[in-house]
Amino acid sequence: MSHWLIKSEPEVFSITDLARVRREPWSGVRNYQARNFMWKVMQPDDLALFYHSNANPPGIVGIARVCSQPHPDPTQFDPASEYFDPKATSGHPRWWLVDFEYVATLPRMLTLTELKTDPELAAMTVCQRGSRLSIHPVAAHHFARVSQLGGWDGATRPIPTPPPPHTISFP
DNA sequence: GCCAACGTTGGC
DNA sequence: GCCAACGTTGGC
Repeated sequence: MSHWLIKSEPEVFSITDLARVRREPWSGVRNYQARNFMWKVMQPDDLALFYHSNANPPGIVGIARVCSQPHPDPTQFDPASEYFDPKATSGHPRWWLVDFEYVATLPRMLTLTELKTDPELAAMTVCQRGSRLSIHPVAAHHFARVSQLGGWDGATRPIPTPPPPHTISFP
């Protein structure tokens, strides 16, 4: 299994939005490197760190999971979309995406400042100066450390809390 | 195929 | 809002 980091501007689509909709086609990516990761490298069940960019503060806020095979980004065919691409055809799509599903919100968000401060995490791509790639691989040991520092126990589905036994008290 | 101009990303 | 870094475009 591979690990990834995916960026999103929270004012556009946040971890809270993903938690609500549960599953989201990662549309609008218009960078070939990022596209290639979704198109040819990602596998279902791969886990991703969800990063809030252009945020205050920026940082890693949650965990998502790849939950589909690659498929064409529908926004490329939609003239009304800001992501419309006149050079794309249904016979030859240019932009591919995968769907991500919500896994967890980190109990403790890790700000970019904290990532850069941590001696191990400072080597992450997202910490490097000028790093702009919105989807990129993450080393397994970085993923593990982020999970640990963020307080995520690694459970890939929330444990349902059973309702308390209903007791009727008689006065 | 080079590279200058331009556009975008994203931290600060 | 500024600006550094990077990606894309298009003239030649």
